[in-house]
Amino acid sequence: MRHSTAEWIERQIESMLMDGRFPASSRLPAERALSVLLGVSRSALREALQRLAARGLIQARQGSGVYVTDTLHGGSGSPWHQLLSAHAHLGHDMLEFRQTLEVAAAELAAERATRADLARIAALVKQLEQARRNDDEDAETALDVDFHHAIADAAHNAMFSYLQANFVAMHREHIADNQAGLRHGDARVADALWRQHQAVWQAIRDGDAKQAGRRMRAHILFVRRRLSQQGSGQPAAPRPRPSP
Amino acid sequence: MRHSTAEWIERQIESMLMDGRFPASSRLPAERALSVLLGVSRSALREALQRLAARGLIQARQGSGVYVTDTLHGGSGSPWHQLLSAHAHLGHDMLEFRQTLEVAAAELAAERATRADLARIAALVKQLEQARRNDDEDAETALDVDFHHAIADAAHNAMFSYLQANFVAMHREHIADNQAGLRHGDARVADALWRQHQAVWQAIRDGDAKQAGRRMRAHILFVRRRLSQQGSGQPAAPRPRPSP
DNA sequence: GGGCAAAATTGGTCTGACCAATATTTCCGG
DNA sequence: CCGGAAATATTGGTCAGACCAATTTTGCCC
Repeated sequence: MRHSTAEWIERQIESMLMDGRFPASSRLPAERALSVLLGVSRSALREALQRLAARGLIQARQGSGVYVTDTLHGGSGSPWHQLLSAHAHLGHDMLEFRQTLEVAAAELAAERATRADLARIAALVKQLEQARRNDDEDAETALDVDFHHAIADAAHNAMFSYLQANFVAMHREHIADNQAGLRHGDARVADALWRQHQAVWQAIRDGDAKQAGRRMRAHILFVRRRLSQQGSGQPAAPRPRPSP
Repeated sequence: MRHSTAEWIERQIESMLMDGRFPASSRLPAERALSVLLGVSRSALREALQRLAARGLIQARQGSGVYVTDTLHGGSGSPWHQLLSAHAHLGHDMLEFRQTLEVAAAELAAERATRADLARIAALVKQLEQARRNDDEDAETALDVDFHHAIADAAHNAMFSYLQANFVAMHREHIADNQAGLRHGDARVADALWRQHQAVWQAIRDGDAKQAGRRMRAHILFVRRRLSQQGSGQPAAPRPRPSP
């Protein structure tokens, strides 16, 4: 089956987007110029641009030009990127949602972890301890991610694993982009985080779901407070409650 | 920001696709006819069709016509549908995830509901009561959705509202597609659901977060068991737990 | 240097002509 | 009457040009 001219143009432009000539937010040449450059009619070019726009790769502004979105370069083709970018200004709400996720995962992990799960988490805790001893902040951060990931997997619920791998990990990156690391060279903070991880681990190992949930909640609250102190975004919005 | 004509047309056609007039594999009216029908130029119509084609909803064949793919009716037109279909075989895990969401939302709603939130939920509960009295199953189902939605909004967390509106609602539709309604003409089930809704509402009204969470958990568990009895999918997977 | 109006540039829509591919109808022969 | 081929009609695909709406740039004046 032969592809149409519009599809061919789509691919040409896509190549242009991918080879670095047009980074996110940059402006493509004008339609009239582009149609001459590619040797096609402006109509066919417009049709191709509509295709690219429908896929979120570009955005046209009348009187101004056609701009490259951050979709291709930022990978926001996935629903989680879209969700994240749509709510990036709601730092507190997202942290609260993450708390719900991670607390539930810890409770379920305490109930359901297999021997293999427990061995995996134990190994990570051991490595976290070693990294703490070495005051190796980068390793701690990476192992921190792995630790939470292992817990989500130990919950034996595909949704939690999926959300941890996609949403939570992405949100952590998003936060990291906007500030120094959580530990920020502060050994007291790093020590506190380590103790919290250990406490969560012990509750999971002991199969105590309530305790695991409580300790994970305390851990995430600590992180949330820590992030607030660092000015991670707007302060927590006042939470409404009427007098009964 | 005003939407372009092409985008407007896209939406019109999308509506046509969704309201059942054009099932998968059927042929849309010819471009010339459609442009007259919608009162637009053929160029603008073509641009809209290119958008729909780029999203996989339609496919044009020169000399033949424009055909509806199975993408929309298979539901994979939106990222959420993609996520849902990617996990549709994990019915139990998704229900468990939903439980986590809805329990957390109920707790937060109990803490945070404004007077307006409470009035909204109260009105819905009143309508639910009326629907129960009339044994109007369709109304009950619709109000059930609204009730849960109102609770998520009363949590005053944009993430919970968003997930309720997008993910949970879609999941309910997905389940509904595959089986008769939850109530299934069974007044005892409908009565039980009504009582559970009322219990959740009373805890929220009283500002009792723990009770709200507990009652919501009981409600969702009831629903999950009900769905399992109806053969909603694979039975709950055995959940691992090693001996310590 | 700042402000305002005019001109230029940009995307958006329309019209009509024509081309390429397919579907349908018509015609002819057995 | 049936089947096959040719002719015609219908369909999507592309082009060119005109004009409109929105934004940006330029030029002029104070």
